[in-house]
Amino acid sequence: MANSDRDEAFEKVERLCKERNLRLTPVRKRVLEILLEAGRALGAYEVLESLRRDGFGHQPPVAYRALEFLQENGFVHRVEGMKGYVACTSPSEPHGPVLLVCDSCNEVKELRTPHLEAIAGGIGSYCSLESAAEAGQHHGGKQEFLASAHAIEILGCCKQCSEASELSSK
Amino acid sequence: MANSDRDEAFEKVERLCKERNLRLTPVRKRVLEILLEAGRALGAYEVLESLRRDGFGHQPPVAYRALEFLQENGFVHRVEGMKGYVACTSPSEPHGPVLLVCDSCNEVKELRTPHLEAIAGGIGSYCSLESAAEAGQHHGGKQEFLASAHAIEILGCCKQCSEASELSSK
DNA sequence: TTGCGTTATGTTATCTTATAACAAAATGGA
DNA sequence: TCCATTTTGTTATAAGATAACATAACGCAA
Repeated sequence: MANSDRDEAFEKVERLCKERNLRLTPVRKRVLEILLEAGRALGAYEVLESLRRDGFGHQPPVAYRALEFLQENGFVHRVEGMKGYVACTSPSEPHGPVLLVCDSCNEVKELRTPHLEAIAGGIGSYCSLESAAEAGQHHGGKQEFLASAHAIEILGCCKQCSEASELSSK
Repeated sequence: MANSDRDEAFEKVERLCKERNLRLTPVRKRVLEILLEAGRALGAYEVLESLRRDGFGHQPPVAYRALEFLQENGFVHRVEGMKGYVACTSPSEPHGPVLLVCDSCNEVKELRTPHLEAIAGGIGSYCSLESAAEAGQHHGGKQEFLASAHAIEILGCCKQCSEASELSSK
C-alpha cells in the first residue's frame, strides 16, 4: 500500500468519524495508524506491542477494544483465517469484507470493485427473505435466511509470489 | 438435520474414504459422528469432552488432529466466526464452504445449491490468473490472484428465529 | 462552571483455543 | 517377521480473547 493511499484512508476515517459523531480517540486513531503502516494483517498482540511502545495501556483489552470499535465501523476487518486484523483500504460504510489472502506471503488485499461487490451482494440477497422462497426451491423450499453480514476470504497466491515461484522453478 | 440425512452423510464419508484410501480410524469416525449428532457447530473442546466420555484420549491434540483430517478431506468445515466445527451435510470433494450462521440460535447451515456454487465459483475464478487480467482492469490492471480455496460465512437470522421474534413482537 | 450520567481507558486475573514435542502403539507392505 | 510410516496419547505451553472492576475523560444540562 502506497504512502498516499495510507494517508488518504486515514483522512477518510477521520472525516467519517466527524460526520457520524464517532469518537476517534487517541488509542483508536493510533491502532488504525499501526494497521495502515503495517500494510498487512496484524495479530491483536502485535498491535498491543506497538501501543505499548507508544505509551498506551499495554493490557490486551486496550487493543481488543480499539479493534472492536474500528471493526464495527468498517475501518478495519478481521482476517479469520489468520486470526488477525487489517485496515480497510476503502473505508466508507460498515461492510463485510471480501479478502484475498496470500498463502505464501500472508499479504491481505481487500477486493472492492463494483463487479465483486455485486457478487458478494448476490450471495447476501440470495439469502435474504425476499429471494429465499425462490432460491429455496433449489432444494426443497426450506432455505430461508435473512442475511445481515458476511465474511468472505479467498485463499491463494498473490501476483508477486506467483512470479517469484515461477522464477525459482526455472 | 434429520436422522436419515445424518446416516446418509456418514455412509457417504465411509464410502469416500474407502475409494480414496483414507484411513477413517475410530477416533476420526467418532468425531464425525459427534458433529453429525450435534447438528450444529461444536468447539474443539466440546468434541474432546465427548471423546473422553467414549474412552478415547482426552488431550486437545486428539480432537484437533481428527478435526484436521476431516476438514482436509471436506467432511467437516470450520466455522471461523464461532471458532467451531460443523459436519458437512453433503460430503464429496474437499471444498470451501458457504455457511449460513444464525446470530440468535447459532445454527449453521451449509449452502450447496448449483446456483450458489456457481456464485462461489465465480468469486474464485474472478480471482484466478486467467480472468485476473480482465478483472484487474476495474481498478488499474494490478489485481491478480490465483485462488485455491475460500471460506464464506453469511451471518443473519434463520427462518425459525425470524418467526419466533415476529411472534413475540406481536 | 459545576455536576452528573455516559463513555472510554487501564489493570488484574482468568478463560478459551490451539500447538509443539516426544513416546508408544497400530498399520501395511516388503 | 521386520521395518518404515502413520496414528494415537500425553505433557507442557503458547497464543488469543474476555470478564470484572476501578479510574479517568467527555459532553451536556442546569
